[in-house]
Amino acid sequence: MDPRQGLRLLLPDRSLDRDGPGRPGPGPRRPGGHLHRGRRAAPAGPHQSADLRRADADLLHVEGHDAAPRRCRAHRHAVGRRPRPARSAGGGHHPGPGLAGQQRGRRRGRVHRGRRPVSSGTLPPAVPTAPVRTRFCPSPTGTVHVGLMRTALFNWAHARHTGGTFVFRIEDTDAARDSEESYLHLLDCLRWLGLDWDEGPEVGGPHGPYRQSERGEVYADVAARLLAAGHAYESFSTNEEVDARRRAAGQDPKLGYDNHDRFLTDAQRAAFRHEGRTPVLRLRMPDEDLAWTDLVRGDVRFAAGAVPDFVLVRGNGAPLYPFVNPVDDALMGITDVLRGEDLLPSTPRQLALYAALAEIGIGSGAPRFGHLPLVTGEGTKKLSKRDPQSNLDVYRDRGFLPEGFANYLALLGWSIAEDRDIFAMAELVEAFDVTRVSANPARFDLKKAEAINATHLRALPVAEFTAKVTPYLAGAGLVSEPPTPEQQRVLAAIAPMAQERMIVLSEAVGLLRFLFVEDVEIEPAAADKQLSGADAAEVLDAATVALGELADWSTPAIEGALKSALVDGLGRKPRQAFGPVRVALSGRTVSPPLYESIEILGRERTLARLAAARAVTG
RNA sequence: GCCCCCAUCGUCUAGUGGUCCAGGACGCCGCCCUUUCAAGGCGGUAGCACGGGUUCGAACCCCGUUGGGGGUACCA
Repeated sequence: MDPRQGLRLLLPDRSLDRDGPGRPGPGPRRPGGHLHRGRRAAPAGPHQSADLRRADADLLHVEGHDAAPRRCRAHRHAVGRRPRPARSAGGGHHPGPGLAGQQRGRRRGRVHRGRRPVSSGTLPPAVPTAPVRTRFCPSPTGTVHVGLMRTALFNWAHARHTGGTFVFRIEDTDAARDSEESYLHLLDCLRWLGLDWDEGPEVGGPHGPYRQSERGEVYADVAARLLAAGHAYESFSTNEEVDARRRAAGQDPKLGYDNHDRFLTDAQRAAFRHEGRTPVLRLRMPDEDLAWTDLVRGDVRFAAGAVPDFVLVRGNGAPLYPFVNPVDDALMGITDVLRGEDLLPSTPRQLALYAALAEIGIGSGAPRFGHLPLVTGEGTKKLSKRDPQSNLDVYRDRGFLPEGFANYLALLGWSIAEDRDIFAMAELVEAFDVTRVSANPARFDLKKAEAINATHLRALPVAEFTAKVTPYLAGAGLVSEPPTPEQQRVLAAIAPMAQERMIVLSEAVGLLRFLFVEDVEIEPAAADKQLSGADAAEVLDAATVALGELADWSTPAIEGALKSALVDGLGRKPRQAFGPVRVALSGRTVSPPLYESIEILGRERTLARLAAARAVTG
């Protein structure tokens, strides 16, 4: 391993210089990383001694718990977190290597003191190394869930913050539900949010392919080796049989599979086959507690025997998620798994699998886990994929800014500081610390998301705002693409005023339509409110006269003329004076500032609309 | 049922034994500004689930209760 690698980690994270908001660059490249990767390279040829592997694993897990620049903070956590001893009894241990400190009952993982020394003569000094490798591994089924993107964002931020690597992998093992369209959409969404990946689809990398549908041989090979090594076994029981056995034993059938087929004889297996049965492959769960120190939850423990042997491969040979996910993580050298809390109960199974894999020479044991809080909807329940509010497209289409939406997403379980919640992607990267992620479920609050986005929208340079708004106007047929010089002029004039009264980009269509059409359509409600009655007619007539005579068509002159005609001349309160005019010109009760709008609109259209509105008043 | 996770304003959170009669943000309410709507400024409303314990001292540590949630597939 390259000693410079350790040095690198002591230096400030350079990625910030390059990763401006919204345009993050590729992750930092470390010369040492390749070396490291190379040694743990797939497909798991046991071309290194078990000792070396084990030592490597220790290094990964003991030293990898933190990167040097964050030592102080991590230390603070280590001392400060409330101790939380495991709930269940039993002295079991972690199946994989790297459990130093696990029994110490620290909350928030990071245990640095009292680490056991790395005792290997063949490895470099014990400088914190093992660069973080996180991954995002969605399955391309249907819409993209905002909670899913929060998970992606946190994995990305964790990798970027630590100068690690962000891997993108597609878990398309369910042919019935996956689609190419969803796959492409996923890539698009990730890019839209500003999350770039260092390895994965369309980017490549040393551990490819990154789509599980293309990795069938890998899984078949691993499954065969697990079977040969005795970690997995063929199971012929049907659900009905398991059920019946549970009932016969006076147990709740909901307990699930009973490990009945663990020790079938060759003859029994042959007999089942003869019946025409095809076996599933199950992992033999260890007879020990399964525990880990969760990056966001502290110690979590499942009692031995609580988790039955689970299915790795279907009867038809198709590998299942609980199998392929850890296999790929191991093969791809993933060090940190940040995922939703809904997956927490499956962690013991994964732990057992990682251990079995390590024993047959694949990977180096379990990664660190951090289980992120669930994102809930209106009530207290997990935001359903069926709920329209969960669909990222809804927010994209409405014209949320990527940086605004990412900002809000980051707030779902994390906070940057005590008195601040507006920040850019680069600031998120700089400050993100996964151990400071909250364990509480987080409600998706549209109002707050909008408020955050509005702040980002207002902060945009006007030119950028204009450029972002233009496609929405073009999409509504209000301007051509690109806008004509005249449209450009109008846009430039109105943009600053539009910018500060919008929440999302799509609102520009309704707000600015009146400036880009010949005749305005007056909203019925607006007409009811402002154009009914003789008063409105009087106001419109006076405005028509005042503006018709106006020599200098400028905002100040328009203001002067209107005020003297309506407020002074008619004695109207400003509210009553300008309401009908506003509706006549914009068709709505809400518009950009009136005088400026009139100037932009021009004399001809202004007078025509006053006349049209006058006709409506009757 | 069983296993696991969680518990501070309506919502998201800060809080790591004294500096907290608990801070920020969104929302809501009021005022100012004002040609509408916003924006902006100022102010206000509202919370440590409960019971024990440890301690000189508990939002914070421990135990329990209650409540909420997740999981419990040959889905992912």
